[in-house]
Amino acid sequence: MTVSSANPRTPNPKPKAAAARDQILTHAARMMRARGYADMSLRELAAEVGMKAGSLYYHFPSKEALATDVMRLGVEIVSDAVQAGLEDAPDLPPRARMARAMQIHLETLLSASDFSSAHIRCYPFVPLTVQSELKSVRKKYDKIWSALIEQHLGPKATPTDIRYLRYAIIGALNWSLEWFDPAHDDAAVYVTSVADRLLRESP
Amino acid sequence: MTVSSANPRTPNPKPKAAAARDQILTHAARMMRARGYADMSLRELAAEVGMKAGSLYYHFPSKEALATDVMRLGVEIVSDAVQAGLEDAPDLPPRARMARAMQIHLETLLSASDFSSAHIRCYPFVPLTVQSELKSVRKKYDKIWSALIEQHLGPKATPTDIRYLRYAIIGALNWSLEWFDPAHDDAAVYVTSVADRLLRESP
DNA sequence: GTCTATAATATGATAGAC
DNA sequence: GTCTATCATATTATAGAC
Repeated sequence: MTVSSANPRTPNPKPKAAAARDQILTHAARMMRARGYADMSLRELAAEVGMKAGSLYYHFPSKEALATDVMRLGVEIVSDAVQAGLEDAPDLPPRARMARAMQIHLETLLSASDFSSAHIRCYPFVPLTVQSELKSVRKKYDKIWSALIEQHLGPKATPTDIRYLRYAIIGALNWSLEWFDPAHDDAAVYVTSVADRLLRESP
Repeated sequence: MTVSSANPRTPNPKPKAAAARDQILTHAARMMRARGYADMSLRELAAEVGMKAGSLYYHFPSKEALATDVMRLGVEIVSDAVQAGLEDAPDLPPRARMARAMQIHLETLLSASDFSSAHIRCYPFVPLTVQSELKSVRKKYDKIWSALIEQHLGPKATPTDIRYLRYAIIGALNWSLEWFDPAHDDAAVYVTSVADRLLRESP
């Protein structure tokens, strides 16, 4: 699956443009993740995909627009994977649904890692216009989790209970980007250990 | 307390230089936190503290050295606070020591926030030379937590158990930088809710 | 679709006056 | 300690040829 086929905002693009666009997005994600938004150089990015800097502007109107698309994909890929994973197993009890969502979130994060990392790491530093454009996808993904947690905690849970558990889970999972090493770590083991602790019933 | 008085590497500095140095560090921390390392402009930074760009080089040999000092303070302030807090209460049982450490970590993070945020947010993007210089302070702080967790989990815990619980705790706490709003959130409430879940005995 | 050439501007760092 | 002036170099973005 190409990255632009995952983006419904680009219907029926000409094949060659689509392929070049994908290449740009892929390399941009890698570069943003590694060096940050400000230090992503369009000259270097163009060189990596075999073109000159000016040619990028045929595919994206600005650096901000390119970054927006990279970061939007970073959320959408994870969000869509989690949603699909939950729909594939509709009869699980709430706690198992949460564990499954955590598993998919972490695995998608660590495999589609450049896009998601770029989002998570760069969001605080990206121009306000970019942050604004990302607000709706971010909110959509938050709502998936809030709904899951509400089911899990039951009717006596306050909105703050729900928010705080969501932050703890997402924080514990996203922080893996700073330490996870595929050679030594196992995503399933980590997720199990976190889920065992964070999802147990209150005392 | 001035930031440079907290830095034992600068003994007996001339008062005027020390004051200017502190101002530079404080504003640099604010700017790095908000805009990232690459986008921190030395010209703007100098203007904020009322000098010209060239004058900064009397106090710091390079942008990298300045960033290193900001980020080092970011860890040291938290690390020293946690260590002191544990030494002040030597007789607490392991679980209470952990909860206390979490509390101090979060509160220090959220109050000395610019230095710590600059560290947490910018570390992935900072030049390798800067990352190298920070490795020892980071390791020192990690060891405090590993020791605490080893006591808490008991002798049957593997090194992986210890590492993963450390990552989950630090991740859940550090992520607060991205959502905590002093007007609506209470650090003590969040820390209690996280500690209640993450520190319970295994089933 | 991609190129060349360039505009307009910002950057970190240094040298030397004061 | 701070300033001025400057070097060398990077940046995003645009216009127009092909």
